[in-house]
Amino acid sequence: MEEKKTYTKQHTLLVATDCIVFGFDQGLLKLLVFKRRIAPLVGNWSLIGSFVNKDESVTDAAMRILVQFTGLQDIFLEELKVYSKVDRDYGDRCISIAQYALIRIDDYNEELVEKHGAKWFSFDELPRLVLDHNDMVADALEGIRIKARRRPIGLELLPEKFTIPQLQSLYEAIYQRPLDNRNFRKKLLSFGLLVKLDEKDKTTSKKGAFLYTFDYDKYKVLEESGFDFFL
Amino acid sequence: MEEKKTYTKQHTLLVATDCIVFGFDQGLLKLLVFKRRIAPLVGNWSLIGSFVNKDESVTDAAMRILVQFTGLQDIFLEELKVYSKVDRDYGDRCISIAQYALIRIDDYNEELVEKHGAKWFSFDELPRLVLDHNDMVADALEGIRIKARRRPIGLELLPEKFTIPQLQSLYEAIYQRPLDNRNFRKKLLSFGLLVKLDEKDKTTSKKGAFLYTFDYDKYKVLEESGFDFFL
DNA sequence: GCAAAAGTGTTCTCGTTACACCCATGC
DNA sequence: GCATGGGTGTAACGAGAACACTTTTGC
Repeated sequence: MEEKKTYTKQHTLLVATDCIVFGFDQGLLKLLVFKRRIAPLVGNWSLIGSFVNKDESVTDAAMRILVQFTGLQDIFLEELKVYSKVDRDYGDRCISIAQYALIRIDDYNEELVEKHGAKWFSFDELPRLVLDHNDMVADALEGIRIKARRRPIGLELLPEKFTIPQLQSLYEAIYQRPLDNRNFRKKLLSFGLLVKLDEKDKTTSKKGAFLYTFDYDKYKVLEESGFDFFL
Repeated sequence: MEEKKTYTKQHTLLVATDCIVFGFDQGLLKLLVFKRRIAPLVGNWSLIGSFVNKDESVTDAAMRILVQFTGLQDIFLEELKVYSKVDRDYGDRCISIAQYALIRIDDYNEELVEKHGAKWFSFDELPRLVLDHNDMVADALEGIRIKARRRPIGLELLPEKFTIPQLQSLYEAIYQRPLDNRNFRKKLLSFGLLVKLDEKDKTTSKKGAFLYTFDYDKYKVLEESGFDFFL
């Protein structure tokens, strides 16, 4: 391994990344956590995380563990913030870059998740996590609320084909308040970014709800010109 | 020094923080940069930065160098994002946590600034900076624009007593577009967060403009209950 | 036929925008 | 007295909020 050592007299630190993995299922926002496998605190619930290796960026590290735990590639991932208090980790001085990931629960590889001792919890049943991970979760929820007001990140939590009532229920979960279905639908469709399909999803009602897809290409164009999504 | 070494087999990394230091003067947004003093790239323009030491948080490190360069305590500082591409630093593998700082130019200690070879540049005259620092600046500008829509961070760039035309001119600089003065004033005052003083600032006009202060206590209360500042 | 969720329009309110003139003062 | 920047009000418009009933279909 090449070692340039230009900045010789400087201290190096342990750098970790922890992922707040959001999912959405049955009208509830969920979080993926797992049982920690390294000392100290072995066996306690923890966010999914890893140390950052010499040859990878922080994003690389996060993607690596997300694939490991969920089997999914191309997950939506965004930086939340850095946790660097000197005494935040009982094990050793270590900073952690928290990132949140949004994944489509119906896609994830159940087997992998279970093999790693991971588990989905809904927010109100979330157990006590190790270190400052509960703070990270709280900050992440705040973060996606703010972000959701400007970008259609909610869609990352739904299958490619989704219904409008599904989407509404998701936003109700994110904002923790009921939304008027007529107004929601009106505003949503006014963007002209949803493509109505000829299929219906009949799993939640007898009548069935039409499925839609999101026109990402069209959105990209709007985004460039400073367009803000959503309420 | 205590060394717990719990996470033994892990790699450690160099961790730096770079500060995008904004000021506002003469209707122009400005940036404080300085001539780099360590190899490689000695003598090139660089953001103000430092490595993070073992016994300090990232914020501590930033505050340390801000005091050093400006002599100012209690500077507004907020994390921007982490730059961690493997090859981003020619010197050695090193991640940097970029933070933006907002300071009141009229307060800063000119002597200290000059002693460190630092200099204020306005945006359009900003030179090429080392490494990925120009990217950081661009991201920071985007960041304060978004933030300014929700929080009164602009005030951190003005003296404690300021006039409404000053504030307007600041927001025009941040958003890079002219604002209507009647509408600006109306909305601003509608929050009931400005306290009109009996003094006028006569430096910019013969008539003089009334000075105001911001009611931070009242704002704190509103902020708690989910209040959003500004356009 | 009835329960349960999907889908549909209109009105009202309030905030945003557009717009032009007088005021105070130093020179 | 005039040039310069500070300060003021109103009307038109559009987006957001409030609000209730019909449709479809499985059972």
